[in-house]
Amino acid sequence: MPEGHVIHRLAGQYDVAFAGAVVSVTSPQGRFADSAALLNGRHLVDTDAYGKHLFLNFDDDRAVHVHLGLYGKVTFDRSPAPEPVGLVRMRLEGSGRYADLRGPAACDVMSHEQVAAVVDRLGPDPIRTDADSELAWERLQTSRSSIGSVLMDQRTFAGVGNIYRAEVLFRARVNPHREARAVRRRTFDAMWDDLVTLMRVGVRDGRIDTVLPEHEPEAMGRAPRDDRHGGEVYVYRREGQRCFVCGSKVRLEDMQGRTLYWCPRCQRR
DNA sequence: AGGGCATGGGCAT
DNA sequence: TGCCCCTGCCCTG
Repeated sequence: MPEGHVIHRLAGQYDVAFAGAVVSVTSPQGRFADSAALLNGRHLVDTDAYGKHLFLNFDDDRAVHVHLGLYGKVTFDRSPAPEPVGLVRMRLEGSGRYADLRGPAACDVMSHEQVAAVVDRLGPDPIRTDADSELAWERLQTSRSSIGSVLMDQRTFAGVGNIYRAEVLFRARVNPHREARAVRRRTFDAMWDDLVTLMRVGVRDGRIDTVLPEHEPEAMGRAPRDDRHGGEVYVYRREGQRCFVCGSKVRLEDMQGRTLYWCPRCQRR
């Protein structure tokens, strides 16, 4: 489930497990072998998360930059680490624990200057306390795209993915096709505040929950769902099912190559 | 066994 | 706007 909340959670887990420790770094799969050899036995100082990018900061101006993409996963467990199962790109081990990274879109070593360049390309991240939402608002003003597209643009909202995009639009009752620059300030503020709340809850719980108490399964006489992404949501992957609020059928469509879910009645133009 | 699909994004065109 | 990459799971046959 790699939207921003997962990355921030991982940063915390890597930090708890390894910060301040000397760690062994290996690449059982081999694709990160040269870099692993470079870092092996060094000190992991701390970690950072910005949008969907994770940084493991080692001493001597070296950081591991990880982007999970669609499939990347990390598992943590106590040492001793067993023989790697599947394709493990990077294994860290130290302080009685190990962490295996599988399937990332990116895993490479960077200088802090290179890290800064990556971060510079990102918009404000609602999970970070140093985020400046004004920068996202300014981007909306100069955009020619729909609000549905802009919410997925990492230069505008870092860390927002397809689930938070769909859910925050639904909760604000905003039609995904509305021009981004036509969104009112009050509506933008409400969506930003909602992202801050929802994504931080996501970091805390390790899942995405967006449904208000009055619409929860128990309140509605429905059975709780157990979907692949873990949480309870209004529209994401609920195409063809009834909207919890108005009873209309949730719609699915392709928006610039990504699947968009929305309620045509609650989110009228 | 094999195809399609997924919470993402970089690159060529 | 497509095409491609990362991997695993679920569906079909």
